[in-house]
Amino acid sequence: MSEPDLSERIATARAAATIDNRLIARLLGETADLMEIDGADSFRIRSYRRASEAAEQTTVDLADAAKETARLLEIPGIGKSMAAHIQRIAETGSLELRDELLKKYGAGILELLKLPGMGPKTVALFWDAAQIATIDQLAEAIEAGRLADLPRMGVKQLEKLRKGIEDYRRSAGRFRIDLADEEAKKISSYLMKFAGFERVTPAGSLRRGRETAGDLDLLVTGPACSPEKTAAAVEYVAAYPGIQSMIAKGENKVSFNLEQGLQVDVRLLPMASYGAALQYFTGSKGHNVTLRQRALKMGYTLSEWALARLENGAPVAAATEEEIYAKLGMDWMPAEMRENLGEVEIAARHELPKVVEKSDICGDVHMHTTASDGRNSIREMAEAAIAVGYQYIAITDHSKNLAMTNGLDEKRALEHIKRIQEVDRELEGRIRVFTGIEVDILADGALDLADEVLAQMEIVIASVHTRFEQSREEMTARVIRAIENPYVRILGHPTGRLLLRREPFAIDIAAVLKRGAELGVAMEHNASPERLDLNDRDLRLAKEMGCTIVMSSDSHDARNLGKMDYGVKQLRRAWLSAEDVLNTRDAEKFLSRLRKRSGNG
DNA sequence: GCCGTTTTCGGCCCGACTGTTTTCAGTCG
Repeated sequence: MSEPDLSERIATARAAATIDNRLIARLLGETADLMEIDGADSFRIRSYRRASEAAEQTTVDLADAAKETARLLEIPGIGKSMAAHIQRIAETGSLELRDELLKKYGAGILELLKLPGMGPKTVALFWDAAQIATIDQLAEAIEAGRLADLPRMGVKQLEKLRKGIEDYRRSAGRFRIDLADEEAKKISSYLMKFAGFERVTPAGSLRRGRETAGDLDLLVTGPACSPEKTAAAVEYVAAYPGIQSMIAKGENKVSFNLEQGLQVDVRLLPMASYGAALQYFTGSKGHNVTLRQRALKMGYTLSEWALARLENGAPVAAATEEEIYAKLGMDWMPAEMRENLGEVEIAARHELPKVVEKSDICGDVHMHTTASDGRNSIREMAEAAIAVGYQYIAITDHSKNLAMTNGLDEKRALEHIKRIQEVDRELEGRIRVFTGIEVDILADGALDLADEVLAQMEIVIASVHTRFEQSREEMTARVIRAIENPYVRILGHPTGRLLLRREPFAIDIAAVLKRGAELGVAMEHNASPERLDLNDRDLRLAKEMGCTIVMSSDSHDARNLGKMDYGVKQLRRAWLSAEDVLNTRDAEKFLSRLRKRSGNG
């Protein structure tokens, strides 16, 4: 191929990959944060925030719509000024107001907002009093005792911030898996535009379905990856538009950092050793060590290039993972199981469990509608569920304690179940729609709706929503009291991780599980694992305790129904089969299993 | 800064919880 041809293709691919709705949403959202710190008019701030949410949720491609102002104005929350801002972002990739404020306060100020208990008012207070603009400066000021005289800064408050910084620093350096996943998809789609690439596969923690990833490994193969012929391919990879800084550019590996600091390693591999490389870079480390020991005992040596004979180095398997595992006398196993938890021995005995697949899940019993804070009607949620192949759903809007979500009081809850029943009748034969509610657990463990109302619901989910500073023991007691209510069928957000996020306050999940509650594994509405309630360790514990595991989505938007990939990966990491998950059963079996509990009182 | 079959001006989801403030401000969902 000729040189101009290549640079032309690179230019086209770059343009397609630059401005997307997420970037626009992020810039508008950050502007709102900065305006809050700056003390701007709260209603003006809210409109930036609304515009940011609109950008996140709309199906319209904003960069494209920016060519016609009228198309932007059709989106609710976007007026004349916001339309102009979006057009500027589409043209220049930045927003003046945000740039100005960042210049005034420094880029580190936004990070301060990520600390628990730090809102815009407190950030502004610290800035005014001590010019604190970064987490490091805050940590230093706390240690030096320079903040103790400030209003509202007592011993407890400062200790909380100190602890928050500690936790934040501990988690830094790893990235949430959905972020890594999203970047992997963007880079893959860029790479697949290159004629000499045939396959791009993410390896490492992303492929194993962990909650976080330290870096991103992408394995690429195709004719352009043949040894000593990779020059053009390497140039193409190095021209990826998201690259913030280049770390290394060799003959078959390109390493770089993305804007958020995530390191990406793209490896170009000949097709002949693709399987060996995939196996090697998927890991985990422990799994690979065990596997190599096994290979040695059998007279082989295993590397990222091939499984080869020890005596003469002749390769016996390299192109696919399946043949490598087969030569080692084992069954192939899903990447999620490769954590060195005995899977090598079990695979050698051909006794691996058949882990659950996403397609086994046939119902979803946690979702919201416009009655509270969802974006779609009951009917729309049901239609969307039919479209993804579900046999049943439950409509579980919020209860009154969550005023901000327009939560239902007793009267509205009862009216709502009538409407759910109507939709259930309308769609008879196509899907079952259960009545339900997600009740809030109050600080003392009581529920915020009366038992007479709960008694009329098919699915009652009890969830902790309100913020609290209760100790681990208090939290655990609170949840246990709630699930002792005979009408509660499912414990929503069982570990409270979505609210607490901080280990010291986490509930004693083992103690809760011991009470035998039916546990819902709730995925957040935006299909993000940030609020994934149970990880593989919790799930193993749940199974040991004999709990019933329910997979649900907590969808607030019909478009998110069926997006359970991260949750299913956790189930697979816990070696759970379809039998271990309740909503792989049909509607009747599902409901009767949950009913048993209330029957026992 | 957005929005409007009651308004082109005057509204804009609101309640629980915590810590420190003797009466409430800030954060969170």
